[in-house]
Amino acid sequence: MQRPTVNDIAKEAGVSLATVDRVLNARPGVRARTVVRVNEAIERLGYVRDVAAANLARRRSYRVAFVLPDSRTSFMQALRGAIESAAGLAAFDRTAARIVTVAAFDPTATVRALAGLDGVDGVALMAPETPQVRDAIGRLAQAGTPVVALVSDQPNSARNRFVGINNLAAGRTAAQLVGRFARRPDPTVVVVAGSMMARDQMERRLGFDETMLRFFPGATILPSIEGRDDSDVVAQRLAEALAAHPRVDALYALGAGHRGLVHTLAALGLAGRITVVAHELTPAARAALEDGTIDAVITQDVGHIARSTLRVLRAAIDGTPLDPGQEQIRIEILLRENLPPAG
Amino acid sequence: MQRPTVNDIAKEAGVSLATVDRVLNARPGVRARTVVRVNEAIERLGYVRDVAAANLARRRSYRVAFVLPDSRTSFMQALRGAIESAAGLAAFDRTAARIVTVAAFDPTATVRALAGLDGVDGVALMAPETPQVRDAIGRLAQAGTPVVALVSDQPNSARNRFVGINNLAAGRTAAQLVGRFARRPDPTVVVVAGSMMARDQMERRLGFDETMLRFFPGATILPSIEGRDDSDVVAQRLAEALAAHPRVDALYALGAGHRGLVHTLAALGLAGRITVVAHELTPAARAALEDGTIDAVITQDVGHIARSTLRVLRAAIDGTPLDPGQEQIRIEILLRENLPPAG
DNA sequence: TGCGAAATGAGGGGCGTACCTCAGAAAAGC
DNA sequence: GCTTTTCTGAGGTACGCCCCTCATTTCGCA
Repeated sequence: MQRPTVNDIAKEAGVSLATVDRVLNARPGVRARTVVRVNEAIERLGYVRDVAAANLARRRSYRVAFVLPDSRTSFMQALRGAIESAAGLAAFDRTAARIVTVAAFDPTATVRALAGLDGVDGVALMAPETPQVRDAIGRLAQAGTPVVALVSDQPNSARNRFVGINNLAAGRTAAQLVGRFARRPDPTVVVVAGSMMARDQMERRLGFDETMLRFFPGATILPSIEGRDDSDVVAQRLAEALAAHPRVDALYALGAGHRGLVHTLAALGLAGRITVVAHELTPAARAALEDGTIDAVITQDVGHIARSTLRVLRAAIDGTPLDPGQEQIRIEILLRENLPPAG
Repeated sequence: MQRPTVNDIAKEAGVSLATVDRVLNARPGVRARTVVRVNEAIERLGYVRDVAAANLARRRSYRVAFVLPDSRTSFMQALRGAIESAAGLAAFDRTAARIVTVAAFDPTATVRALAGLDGVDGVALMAPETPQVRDAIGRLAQAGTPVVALVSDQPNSARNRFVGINNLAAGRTAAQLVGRFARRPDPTVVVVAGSMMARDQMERRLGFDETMLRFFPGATILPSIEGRDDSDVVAQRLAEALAAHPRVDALYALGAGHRGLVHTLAALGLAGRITVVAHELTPAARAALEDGTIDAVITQDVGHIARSTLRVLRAAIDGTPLDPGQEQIRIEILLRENLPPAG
């Protein structure tokens, strides 16, 4: 009992192959009555189109472009690496991915990059949300090119989908961890902000404040530090803040610059004595988690993001269904104990 | 600039199509020198075999069997559901999965089921570890049928791979959460054991004890409760234990029976007053997490397990490479704040 | 040097689908 | 009734690869 093919449908429906083909591919020139008969036959036989064969015949290939900021944080490096690796394996499925790098925080450059994409069937974009970018996404969508927003969402745009975590929820999770892990019931907390993707960090901050206020109303949250996602800046400003407030119990790092943070804590002899929750599993964060400087890391799996993006784009390109559970990017909480193996 | 095909390789290497084919499919009858030339051409052109076309021509389909215990815990139901759903989507990739149910804890029945599989290209097995089962796996492997162990490992067997989490690490993670979330520094802890898969629960217990001893040496761990993975049993024995030890601070549930646990805590007015860490995101656990009865859930994504198993088996069947990162099942920590959307 | 064996070339048929053309049949309009 | 339009059938070619057969060439070795 092999799976049925177009030929079986033709026989079952009592029509010719050509007609079945017309119905399957929604080509004109078939009476409504006949369409129904064919569809009934398809139903009866449980026919599922062989996508592989179809794509072969269509000689379709998927050309996908990733438009990413030229930021050099560990997270971005990891993301780029994950995309390259996922693209390497996707080559087996006739998918070719290209990475286009754009000056961070430069909407004009981003728009130019988006407009300059030629011969591309789908686009993944990580960029701050601005009106110009939103319009550029609209133009791509208009032209039938699906667009997914990566890591930082582009709401109110014509993007097909967002691949990334809910940063509001991530911030809430961080708050719960900070509040519960802190040694004192009414902790004093320092927030180290970054800047990179304005939107996601803002959302994390919002969620953090909300949950702190609700569950740990006795906590004191000091004015946040602008670390600019730069380890040196983080190191210096954090040192200043800790000098000014000797009784800090916890640290929440919602941006990049883990190396600077770790460095300052070690220098002040505070490693392991202050509760630290940070975002993204960078090499520095992993090491700090292992030696106890950082207590918990909240992260999104860049490998998952890369693979999910490719799947989502492919599905959008040829209208295949998706498994929603598979595309849900998790807000992962990592302690020293559940750290996945390196590499 | 299309991607190169076998014809391009033939031209580039200065050999015929037949020879390229022999090399690609490792068929005999090609001089070593020629093999090298062909491989160089492949390298030079960056050829990647079109797996879809290859499988089409081979008219290969993947018939996979899942051998599962007939246990009716929520976790098993979720796992079955995930497998069915993954199998539904895998139909597009000419993969047909079948679920074979076997009496739990019956090695003979398991062995019989494994031996009775006909016309199957790969097997996924979830069963307690026994010598008979190990031998049955060996026979399958001997016959060239890849086997993966699901959820509970079968070490020292000829299984191709284990798809599931490191339960030792999961137990350690639970200990860290219990120790840190408990309201008292030297908490009294009750462990609710199950029984289902002897091996994984034992490992969790080991990891839990190890980490409690190391990081929270002041903690008191009471004799564990044998819940038999049954809500009614859990409910009753837990009530007895809590009556006997009124000063319990934390609960670690490493098996099934969440409904019973929640019920007893509610009945005693202890919901939200005792720190509770449990395994697996069942509907009861989700609800308890949301209303604060359970503080943290440690879980493994059944959808991921199902999909990963199918990918691993397919890769084993036709020798395709795998993305190791993609097949790493995470030890997920879920709080109320980072609960993935239901469904 | 010649011989058998090994290596290679040439070609065909097929997998399940897409897409094209052209002739003929059925339906619609007058 | 007729013509005109709309449907339908038949058949071919192609996609990239697998697998088979049957010559023909090249090689290793006595």
